[in-house]
Amino acid sequence: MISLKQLRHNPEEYGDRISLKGNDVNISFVLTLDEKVRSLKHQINEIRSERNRASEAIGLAKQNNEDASEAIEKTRELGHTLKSIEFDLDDVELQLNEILYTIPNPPHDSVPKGQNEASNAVIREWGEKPEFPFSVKNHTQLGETLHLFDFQRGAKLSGSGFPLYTNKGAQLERQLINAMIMHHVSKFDFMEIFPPVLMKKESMITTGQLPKFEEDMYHTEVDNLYLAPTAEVPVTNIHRDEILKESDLPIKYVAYTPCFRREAGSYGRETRGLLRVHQFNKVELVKFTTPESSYDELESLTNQAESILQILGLHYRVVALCTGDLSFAAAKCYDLEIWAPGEEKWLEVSSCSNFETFQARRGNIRYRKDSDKKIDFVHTLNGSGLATPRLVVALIETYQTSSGTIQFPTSVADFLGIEEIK
RNA sequence: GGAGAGGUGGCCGAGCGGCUGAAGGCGCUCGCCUGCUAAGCGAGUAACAGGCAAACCCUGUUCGAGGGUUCGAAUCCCUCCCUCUCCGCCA
Repeated sequence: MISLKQLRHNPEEYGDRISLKGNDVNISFVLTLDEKVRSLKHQINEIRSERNRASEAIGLAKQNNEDASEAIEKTRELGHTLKSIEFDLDDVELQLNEILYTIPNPPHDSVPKGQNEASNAVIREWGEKPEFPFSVKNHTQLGETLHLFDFQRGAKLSGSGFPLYTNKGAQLERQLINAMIMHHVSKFDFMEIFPPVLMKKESMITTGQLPKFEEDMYHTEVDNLYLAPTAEVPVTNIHRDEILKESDLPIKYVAYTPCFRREAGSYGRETRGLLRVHQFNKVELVKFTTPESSYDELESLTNQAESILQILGLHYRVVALCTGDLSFAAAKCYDLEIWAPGEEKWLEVSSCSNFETFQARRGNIRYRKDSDKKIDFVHTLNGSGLATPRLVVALIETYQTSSGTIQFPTSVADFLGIEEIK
């Protein structure tokens, strides 16, 4: 949610910044509604004030056994007027909120400008593309001969896009999740969280999935709950409607959850094997910070996610998303992409974003400053650390051998607790 | 799923139609006092919206949520949500 107050005072600037995301927002209509809301509220305020004074007088008169019927009648009429204005206000406020919840977070100044992913900027690259003296297999071929996944049976259980991990594939998945969590807890002092994944509507609104992206979410009809598409949803909502202490910031959480995405409208794109699935596993990092420190925290968050890739020895690059490629709620975002030699593609395994106050406003997540005791919205950030499916793709493709087995170097084997898969 | 009890400030807890944004206590902040600490004494201690992108101040709203009754609701009525206890079921 953007700040109405700021919008009111810088409408042109705000409109320009929002349009960088490729969204057209009718700012003047929003301001008209805002003006209406404030004028109606003002009227209501005045009438209530009058009614309160009158009611007080009635109370006093009754105590003194005086006749107050005339005042009662007058006050009753005030009540009727009030009801009708309140009715109008509800209507206008609803309209205003409906629009406000669909306005994206404007990008930060440092974000490269552009309309689509072609304008994204590669910030840095780590490692090199591995060379193979034999013809490489891709992850589905490796998975088939080594019995790591069973996509046919996964589809039998749940439909396409629901991978069934088997044998060493299942073990690799589990070890990866555990190793990554332990890394973030012990090396970076993040607190481990194991949250529920069925979410109330309010929780989905906080982080920005609703109301705009309803069709991308799995929803349970009877209980009206949504399956979280990322641990960002439960973990960010931990502090919904709370006032945090500045001295407790930054708050740093790491959580593993399965993630559920309908991926509506993306059929046919990268759907092979593990590249794009409806259910996957992800270890997520979430931070609550002050506004002053959030961009430093974004850099360290990104570095922290990268540290896993360095341990795993995977060739990767850090990409700053351009304004047009940024997600709805983000003000700035770095994607981590790893090289998959069998697929011969860069695969996104992490998005590290600063949402500034956008989610905090929606979820009413605030902090009290040490200096002047004033209350303000926190900045929220999150980043994958990391999502497993594409990570597994790059891992097995990178460490495949000419005989079709997988051999991890010692450092990687130490981290995973698995030396080879054959 | 069935029966009962309950949801009031940061926390505990009183109030059950008007003088209650809310007694009392705990905690916290500031001051006084005091060899030090503790104790004691005094004062202060919600959020949000608008007036008004500021301070003081003023007005309004908020006692789980939403509706209703009433001139007036924390208090009465209805619906829903949540917590606890017991029973049933169950990994």
